Amino acid sequence: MENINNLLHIWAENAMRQSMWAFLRFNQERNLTAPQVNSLIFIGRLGHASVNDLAKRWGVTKAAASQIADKMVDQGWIDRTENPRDRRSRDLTITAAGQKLAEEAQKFRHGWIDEFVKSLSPEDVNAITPAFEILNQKMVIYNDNFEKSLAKRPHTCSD
Amino acid sequence: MENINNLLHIWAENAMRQSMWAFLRFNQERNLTAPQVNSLIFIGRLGHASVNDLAKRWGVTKAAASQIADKMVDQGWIDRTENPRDRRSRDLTITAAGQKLAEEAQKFRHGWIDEFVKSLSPEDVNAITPAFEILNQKMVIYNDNFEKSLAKRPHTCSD
DNA sequence: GAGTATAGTAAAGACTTCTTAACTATCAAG
DNA sequence: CTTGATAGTTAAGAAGTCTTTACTATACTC
Repeated sequence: MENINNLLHIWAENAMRQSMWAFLRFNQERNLTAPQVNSLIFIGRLGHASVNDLAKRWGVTKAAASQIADKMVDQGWIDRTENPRDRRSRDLTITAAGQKLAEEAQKFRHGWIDEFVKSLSPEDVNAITPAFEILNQKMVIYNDNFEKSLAKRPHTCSD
Repeated sequence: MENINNLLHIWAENAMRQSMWAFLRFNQERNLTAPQVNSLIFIGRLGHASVNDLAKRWGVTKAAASQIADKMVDQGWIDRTENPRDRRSRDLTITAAGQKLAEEAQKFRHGWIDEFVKSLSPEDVNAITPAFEILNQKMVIYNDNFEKSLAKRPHTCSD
């Protein structure tokens, strides 16, 4: 029985190859860029975010984040409104069109899964399903902690 | 028992979020770009590739692929030699430095896995390990077929 | 209220990547 | 050997992202 770390690394490497390829292809076909799509999915997941949140998430300056937000507003994927609680801040929220695009992007990114599952036998599926029920449960927790630690972390950029 | 497709989509979404973040961070820290690192890993995996292979893989023109290769040669990650079997073609091979960088990139990309595994109980690990032994076996086959189909596929770019 | 920190924007410029178009060199087939 | 296809390069220019610098507006704190 092989080490679970190794197994997961191998799995992740192969899965990433598939998802990354699909991600690039999707962006290419729709004339999108990685920062735009990543930010859109980020905002969609959180519901709303500030320019500063974007900057922290991607490790860029606020100026860069502001410019990305510009593009996304121009294209109608997000709304930028004043935050009534702190009028220096902007509230970035996803539009219906943006939500649709984000969902399409994610579906496309992992479309290979549906193809891959076809190559599994019913016995394989039975053996694998419980494992992912456990994994996903733990993963959701892990991811939440990750997001929280990112949000708290001091901003390394000069601005 | 939930549908395996759903479970895998959820897993992939969360895993991708982690790996993508690490990927971007790694590139940022080393002053690398996504096309460069992706191409490097691609060449490292195949052992060698032509400019045309790169172009087909990323869906760009040969001119673009040639320019990416330029950068990588400049930085010492790949060698570009004439292919003796077809002297129009160039053989792109990874250097020792390039190999090292590619391995570091991949390790960094999936570094979250080692942290995540710590959050699993020994019982979890026992339940999960056999599933990934099956999955990886199938995944390697799936991936090989994917690469082959990409290599064969007619080039959609004008050049 | 004055001084300081924070949120965001704007402008200028560097850098990558991509495309198109024009070109060279080589191969393959009649 | 000529004709046409293929592999790759070069140059020019467009677009996106990023940084730095300078700025405005708002909030916090003493």
